[in-house]
Amino acid sequence: MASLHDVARLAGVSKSTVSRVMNDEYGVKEATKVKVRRAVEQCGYVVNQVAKDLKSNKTNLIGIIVPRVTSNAVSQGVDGLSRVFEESGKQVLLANSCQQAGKELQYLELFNQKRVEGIVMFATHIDDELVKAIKRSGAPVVLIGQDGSSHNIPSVIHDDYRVGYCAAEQLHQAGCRNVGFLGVQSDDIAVDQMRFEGFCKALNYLGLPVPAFHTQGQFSIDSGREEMAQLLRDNNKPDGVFCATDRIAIGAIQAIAAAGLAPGKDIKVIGVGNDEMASVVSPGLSTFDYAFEPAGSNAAKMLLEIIEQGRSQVAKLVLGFDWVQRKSC
Amino acid sequence: MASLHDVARLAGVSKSTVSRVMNDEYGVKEATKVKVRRAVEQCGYVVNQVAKDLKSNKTNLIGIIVPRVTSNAVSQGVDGLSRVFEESGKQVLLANSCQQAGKELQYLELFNQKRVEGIVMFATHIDDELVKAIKRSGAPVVLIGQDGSSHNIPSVIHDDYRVGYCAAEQLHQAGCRNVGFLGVQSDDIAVDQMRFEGFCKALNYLGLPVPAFHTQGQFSIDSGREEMAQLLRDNNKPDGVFCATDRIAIGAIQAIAAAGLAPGKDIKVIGVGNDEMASVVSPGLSTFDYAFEPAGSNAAKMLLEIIEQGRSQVAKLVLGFDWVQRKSC
DNA sequence: TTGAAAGCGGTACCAA
DNA sequence: TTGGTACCGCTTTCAA
Repeated sequence: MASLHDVARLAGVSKSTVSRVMNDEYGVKEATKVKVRRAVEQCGYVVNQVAKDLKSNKTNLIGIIVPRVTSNAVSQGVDGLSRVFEESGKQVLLANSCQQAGKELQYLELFNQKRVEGIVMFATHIDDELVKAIKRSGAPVVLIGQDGSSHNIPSVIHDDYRVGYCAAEQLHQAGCRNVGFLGVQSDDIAVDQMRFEGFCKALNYLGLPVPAFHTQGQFSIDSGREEMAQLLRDNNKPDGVFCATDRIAIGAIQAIAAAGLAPGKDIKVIGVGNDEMASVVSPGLSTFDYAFEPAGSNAAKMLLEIIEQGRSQVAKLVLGFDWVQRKSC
Repeated sequence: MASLHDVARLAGVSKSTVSRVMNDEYGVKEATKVKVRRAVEQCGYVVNQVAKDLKSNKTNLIGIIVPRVTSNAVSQGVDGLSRVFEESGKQVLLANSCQQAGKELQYLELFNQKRVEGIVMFATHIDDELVKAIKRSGAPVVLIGQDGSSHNIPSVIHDDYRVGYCAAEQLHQAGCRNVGFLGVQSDDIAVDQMRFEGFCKALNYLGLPVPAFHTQGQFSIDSGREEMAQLLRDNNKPDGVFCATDRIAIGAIQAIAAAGLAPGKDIKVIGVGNDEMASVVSPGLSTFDYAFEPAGSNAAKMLLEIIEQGRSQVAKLVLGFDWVQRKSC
């Protein structure tokens, strides 16, 4: 591939002159410009950004780490992120950890070697190792989905505690008196712990008994269906179920219907996220609309501020949600 | 940020020696290694991959261009791509054109400046400008979703013609005699043209009349619903509808139900893709299961082959599909 | 208006 | 076993 040097030789000028022409710098004779441009055309010269990056010590690169792309939260978040970054002329390096723990740490390291200017991480959990790796990172890190602000890591999260609280209120208002929670693995603070805590708090406040159950499944329809079916088999018959995600809730609805009961009548169901599927399932799933795309764009803005100003005004951004009432509750 | 030079000074050795230690090269005294490692630790040295890339003239970078991430085809495809690339030690630069035509061309150029080793592009259409830009690209390009093989661009596509053909057969077999197609904009060869052509071909072969309609909407539930509602209002009452995508089909089902008709009985509906929503909607949507994730992983493998061998054995990979029968047809 | 040369942070060859 | 040096492709003084 042709370099500045090749172009210079072809045009019969020096590298410096070619560089000046390429960068539209002031002070090059028109005739020289023409010669250079012709030479560029002739050998199909494309500027080598790697060399420029090295020289300028600036890459315009942002690293993004995701557990997978096929999830509403992630894909909408990435759309939000990439829009903002590309508006500011940043390019995006994407790393997919495929949910393998430890991979994130490797990518953090790789990104630093590539001299990214900042990193956005969709976190599924936080542990000491991860916190240490983030502290060690030369490039600033912003977290999406889990709260790292107590470790002084800027984070964009959803109001998971309050969503749990509201879910309990909605179930109570719908007449439920015996409710439970279909959660996920307990090291997911945001999706399992916070939502459950808020849920329990509200129940307590409303004078309802503690949750009849708190299962720990996967993030899938199948998992929700199995968990719910198992509960019904165990004759643990609630009149309301709060599910950590919409997918789980849809599985629950299927299991309830399969057991000959009426979801939304015999057993109320509430999810979280407002996945497009929630509007399509029958009965329509009552859920909380989460701002996934804004989570991405806000995280991007925070990161840009940190990169440009050295620090961010906001240490933690908590996004609200909206109650979306349908037939399931 | 510390460089080799800093480490060398701190350890009291030369840059060459530090480089040797960092790369585990043979022939460094143990004591020296220890000194160097301590110095590395002390100043938190992280290798500068930009400099390495420049020197070695190799970036291990792959560019990916998508119209958006929030789509089943894209998000699953990206998951497939990134898995394969990361197994081969490649990193992924992601560019989101946000469906703005022309953006793809810019990214093609940017990627070449960044010296990516190859590019995967999720194409929504193909025109001369795009073909020219791809030809001009120094890095090899593989297309996903549209057939560029007639321009000698390696492509991974789905069997869109045959899916249209099969859809007609299924509708015919279900007893339909007056059918139509809910498509998308006509410059989308794969999703609109090919599927429609196959559809027409089969109708002709089966001795059915030509399609009663061929609308051109968007890739969304809302669009499908509106198109279908309009058709019903126009008293254009078919007994079967083939939809270019599952989302459109779900919209159609909603419109049919809203008109007081029974989707799957009065009017059969078929989609394409096997979106998770298809299993959730009521009645269940009969559709064709498309291999989106394999599209990504196969495109990645093709690109790697081109990068490593200089050329690919396969010029075009056509992925099959499976009929998924549910209640809507 | 143009060119020569140094330097960004590495690697690799040759000499010591 | 180690150090000196040239070079990857570009930018940026400084001098001509």
